[in-house]
Amino acid sequence: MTNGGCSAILFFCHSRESGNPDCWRLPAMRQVSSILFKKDFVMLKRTHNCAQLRLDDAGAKVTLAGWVHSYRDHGNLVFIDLRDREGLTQIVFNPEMQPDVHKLARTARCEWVIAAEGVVQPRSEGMANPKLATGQIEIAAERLEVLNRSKTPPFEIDTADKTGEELRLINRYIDLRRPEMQSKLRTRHCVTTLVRDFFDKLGFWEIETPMLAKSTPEGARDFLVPSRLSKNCFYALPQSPQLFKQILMVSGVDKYFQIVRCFRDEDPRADRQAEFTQIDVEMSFVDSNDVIAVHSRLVARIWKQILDVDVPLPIRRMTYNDAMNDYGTDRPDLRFDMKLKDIYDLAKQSTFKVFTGTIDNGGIVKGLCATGGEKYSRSDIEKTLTSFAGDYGAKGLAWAKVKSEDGKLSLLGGCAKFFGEDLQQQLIERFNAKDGDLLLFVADSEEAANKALAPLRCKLARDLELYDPKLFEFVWIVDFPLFEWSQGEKRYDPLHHPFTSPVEEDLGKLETDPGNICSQAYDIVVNGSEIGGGSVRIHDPAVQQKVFDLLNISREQARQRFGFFLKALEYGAPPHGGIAFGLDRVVMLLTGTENIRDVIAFPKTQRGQCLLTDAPSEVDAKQLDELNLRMQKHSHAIEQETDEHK
RNA sequence: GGGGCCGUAGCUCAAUUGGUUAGAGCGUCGGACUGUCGAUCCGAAGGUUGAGGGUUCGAGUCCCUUCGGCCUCGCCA
Repeated sequence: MTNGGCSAILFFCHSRESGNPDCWRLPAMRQVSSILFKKDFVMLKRTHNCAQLRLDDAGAKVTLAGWVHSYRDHGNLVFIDLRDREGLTQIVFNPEMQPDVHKLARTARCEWVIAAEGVVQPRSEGMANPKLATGQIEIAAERLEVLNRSKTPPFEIDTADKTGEELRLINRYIDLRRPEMQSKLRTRHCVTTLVRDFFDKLGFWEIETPMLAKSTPEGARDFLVPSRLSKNCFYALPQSPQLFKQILMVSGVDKYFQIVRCFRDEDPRADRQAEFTQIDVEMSFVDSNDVIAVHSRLVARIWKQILDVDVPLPIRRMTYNDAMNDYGTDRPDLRFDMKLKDIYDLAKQSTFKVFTGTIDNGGIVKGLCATGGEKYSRSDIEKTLTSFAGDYGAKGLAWAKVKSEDGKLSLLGGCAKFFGEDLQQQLIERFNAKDGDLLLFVADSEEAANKALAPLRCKLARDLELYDPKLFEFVWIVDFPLFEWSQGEKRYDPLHHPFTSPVEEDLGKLETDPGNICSQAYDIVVNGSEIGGGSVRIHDPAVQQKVFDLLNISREQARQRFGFFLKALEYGAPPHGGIAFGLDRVVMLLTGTENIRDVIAFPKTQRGQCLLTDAPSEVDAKQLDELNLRMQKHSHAIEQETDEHK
């Protein structure tokens, strides 16, 4: 069938079925189409993309296909900027050359899909467009084919960066046409391709692990999938392939990787989706240095190839304790200094009851020196900054400004009056404070003080522009504790996960001093964002059993949940370790976006909905029946029902 | 589960202490135009102010409920 006939049929169906007035508004188009459809057009085959042609191509006959990005109709000349994923090329339609083609071009509208054949011609003096890679040339159209028309898009492609995200998600196919979004999709593709190549060259095998997996109630909430064949039983979607990849090591796979979807049914955030992708890796016969070395190279390769940024190797390391003491977090942003300082000893001597009272109750006083923080007014500090710290649990924020008087630094305002001359000088010295700085303190438990000061430090640095936002500062955080004591649950919790190995010299402490065991875990952090983490695993079933004991997982529970895994360890498990990177976060950093939805083609909202497809949705009673499931009445409905009974 | 911000034309926004017929730019549609590239010029259409209720002579504006989006605390081994 000729394309003309095909287009005509599509046109007809479209108009009839939609009933939308938009479809009936184009008498000119119909008239012209019917003329052209009489000609026996075959579909024009694309010869180049829309970013390819240059002055050197002048004189060539080419065919381009794509979307009408914009059109400029001068009555005589018509210009169409044709867009595909590679770029834009201007096509010019001249009525003196091909009257019919020109006439058809006048009917084209934004986002129509067209193919045009013509001759590449240089643009004459002063008419080149320096904003376009192809701006030196244009296509003088000789043939034009409308491959498909488009309704007026719900938002303009050019200004979509200002359009509400909700609308962009509903019409994701339009949104993804935008060059910004295509560039992010491309970057993501480049990263995954590079990762596969990197691991392949090193002898890693990519192996898929099940999506329908066993639920393990530890950690995040599982997404559950009811089983039809096993009534009343459920699969869980994997939170990570952790145990499978370890079992692959027992299987002798030696080096495994996978770019794998993971699921955690927790509330999303700007940098978190319930469904996300990991670069998952496991290696046999390695120690933590081996894993760190390989993945330092991977990270350096990615940053070099995608951004042309050199990551100097080796990437520096920092112990967990140093990170917590100096930055209040295990994922410090090292683009700026501004370390936190404990001022317990000085605060104790002050006359400030908030400080001395906290210390008497076993707390600490910790603070930081905001370089150039004098630009914050008293009200900024006591309202904005204090409420910011309050969001992270701080009960208050004490402050003092650093001022130079007669060449001598002293503290002014806020809590300065509670510190004598000598104490003030010691404070200034401890923070190495300068004229115009602002000291901020939190008095609380060490944990609470860190929790508030760490985000405050980042906010201040951002506000005060203390770093180059284009910079990347990588760091490996090492020497994590194996456990942390959970006050609420009155038991030890694994800081990483329960399969992380202690350092060998601390094995004895499993019996005597579990709180002070150092693990063989490592996290890689960039600019305050944790992009990956892993550990050397326990490969001795006896040690693994001991860890379960300490985590208050009974033998019976351990057998039920992890029995298959403990059994595997008994059949010759090699020493092994691995890591997982958050692909989404890596791509966020590479593309400079703060929004994880921007690096996922079809993301979900904060309520876990896909606005494009409207998932999740209700299902048929029959489907539930087959799964042996019944809906519970919503509390809402129950209340209403009771009301009606009254 | 808690806190905050937001919802007005297809899009982005405006609308004085609650006061006439809810405006503008872009887009759309029609017309004009020989080189534009955010084309230009002329004209037109386009609104259940997210939804529901209340207060009031009068509600986009105030109150309550609800729906949706974003940010965030908790949560995320």
